[in-house]
Amino acid sequence: MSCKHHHKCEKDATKRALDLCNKHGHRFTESRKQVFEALISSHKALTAKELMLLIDNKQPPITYRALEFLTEVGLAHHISCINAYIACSHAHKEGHISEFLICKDCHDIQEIDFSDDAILINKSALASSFKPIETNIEVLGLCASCQ
Amino acid sequence: MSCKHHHKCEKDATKRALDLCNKHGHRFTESRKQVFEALISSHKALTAKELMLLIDNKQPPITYRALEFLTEVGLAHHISCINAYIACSHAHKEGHISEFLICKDCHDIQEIDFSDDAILINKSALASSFKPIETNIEVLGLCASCQ
DNA sequence: ATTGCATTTGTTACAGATTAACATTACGAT
DNA sequence: ATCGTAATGTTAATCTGTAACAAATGCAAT
Repeated sequence: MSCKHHHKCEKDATKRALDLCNKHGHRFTESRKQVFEALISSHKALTAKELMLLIDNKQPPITYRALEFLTEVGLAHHISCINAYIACSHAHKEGHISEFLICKDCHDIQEIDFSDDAILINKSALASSFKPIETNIEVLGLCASCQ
Repeated sequence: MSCKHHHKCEKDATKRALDLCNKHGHRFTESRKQVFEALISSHKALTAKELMLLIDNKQPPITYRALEFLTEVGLAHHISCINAYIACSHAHKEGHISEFLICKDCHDIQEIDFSDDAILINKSALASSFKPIETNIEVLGLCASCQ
């Protein structure tokens, strides 16, 4: 089920990343690639600090800039309840909403498509003329192996 | 609809806070009271820094400890996508899930009960034997008056 | 090729957010 | 009264994130 340790999916993801960047008219530069691949191959959420150690980067702006970029083009997600980042290896349609199951111990993440049920999330918003920009569903808990 | 600027609801909330603390065997001490009342009367989400200014507190641990406490006993919620806190003025049943509509400009918050739809949030979790501890649904956007 | 422009990076230093650690005090139950 | 726990006071450290600006890179149009 999971694609852990499958090098193939990492390679596909990198290919996809390249395409996405081109589409946005931006470059998939070395530092961005490093951060993205660190995220992809870790198969879990990493904090900025963990990333800096992994790519041996002592200058915070490099990592933070890469993360900002990856998040903007949709190659990574920010998991705010643990302040960490996770690679996104699949395309999202417009109006897509994800649900994240986040293991608070090992930071393993499952990303689940919630789009079909999004109407429930937004019904109250619409009723009060609130205009949603970004929806985050984060479920913090324990994964099967950490229980 | 809203209870903005209604002193009554603040007083009720404080009363409720006292009861809740007693139930947990803890005290509703001065610093906790200060932080809680600052949150209640602001009617929006406040960052730790904003709170420190409001209660004129130059020593971070005091505010952070109060916030941790209030969050634990259910008197406040942490809104992680803007890293701010909001008072919770109503009781939550076991297994309760809230949805927060968060104005990214004024930090006004609407808390909406999502419990009835919670089954949708958890169905995927159950399927993968993930054990949820805390569920956050945060919808960042613009409130009616900030649009 | 060379110029010109936007993007990206390198680097330093700073600012903001949160917690560790430990001494001290206050409270409540016996 | 005293004992144990809960809560506070205080200092300082650590963690997190960003401002600012100079340098370099890549791309496009001439």
